[in-house]
Amino acid sequence: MPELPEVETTRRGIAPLIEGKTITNVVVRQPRLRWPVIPTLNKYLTNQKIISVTRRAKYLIIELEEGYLLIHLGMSGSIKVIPKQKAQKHDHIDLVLSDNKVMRYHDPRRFGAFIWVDTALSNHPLLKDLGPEPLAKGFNQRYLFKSVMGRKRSIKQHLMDQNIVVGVGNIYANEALFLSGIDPQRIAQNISADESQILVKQIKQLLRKAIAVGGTTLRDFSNAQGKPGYFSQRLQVYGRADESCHFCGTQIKRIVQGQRATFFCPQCQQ
DNA sequence: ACAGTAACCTGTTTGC
DNA sequence: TGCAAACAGGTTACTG
Repeated sequence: MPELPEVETTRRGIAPLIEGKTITNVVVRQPRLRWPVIPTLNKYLTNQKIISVTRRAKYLIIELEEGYLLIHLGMSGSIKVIPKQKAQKHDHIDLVLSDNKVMRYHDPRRFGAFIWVDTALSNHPLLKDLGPEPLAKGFNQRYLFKSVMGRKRSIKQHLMDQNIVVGVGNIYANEALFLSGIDPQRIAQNISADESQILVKQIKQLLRKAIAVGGTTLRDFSNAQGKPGYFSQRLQVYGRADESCHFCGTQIKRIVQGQRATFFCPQCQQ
């Protein structure tokens, strides 16, 4: 569930609570995430001060005096900063801080990542091929229109490709295509210059609005204070198979593209 | 280079 | 009611 707005919500929640604090201990209860958490993590992090918390794509970047911690929430990850207390099920990693609070990483499905980086971040294999941030100037009509040229996969799969543009996952890809009036099954290379303009505009607007209300909560996403996001109340098509389109009343259709559920209005999206 | 698919893992929902 | 199957957010790695 964590797409860009959820990761940004998490970043904004934890940054003021951990920036400037020193890590006094690291507890790894379950190292088996997307990639194994290195056994020496405690040694590398302890006594280091947290300089900043930033975001690139869906990755959180915790900048330390020396090195970085690269965190991905995967499908089910969340982070809270809380007073020291007994760990619950799936609370895999704790960063114990100098104010005696704990930054706690929770991830039932363990598709997330907790990675130590001691080299230049921009060269990191997980970051180096990522496309532009959707809210940055570099993601514009010209860029998107160029990116679809010659591409034969569907426009929805194209938008979810993190090498094209980052942060757009299944939910927001579905929603952006609805708001743009574009059928998700359209071949990418057949998207016109005008449609590229509309898509860029809708993606930016959608993500801004979702961030403003704290992201989408589907099952158990919650921010640093444990509060849910409120964007799920505004979804137009995602998860609404067989319900009627909010705009024209036609039944929302559910299909599968690339093993992901796609929802769209066959009337509004052409 | 590109496109499609399987895999990683667990919890919840759906269907028989 | 019980149990099995289907399904869920993301990304990499492999295949053709």
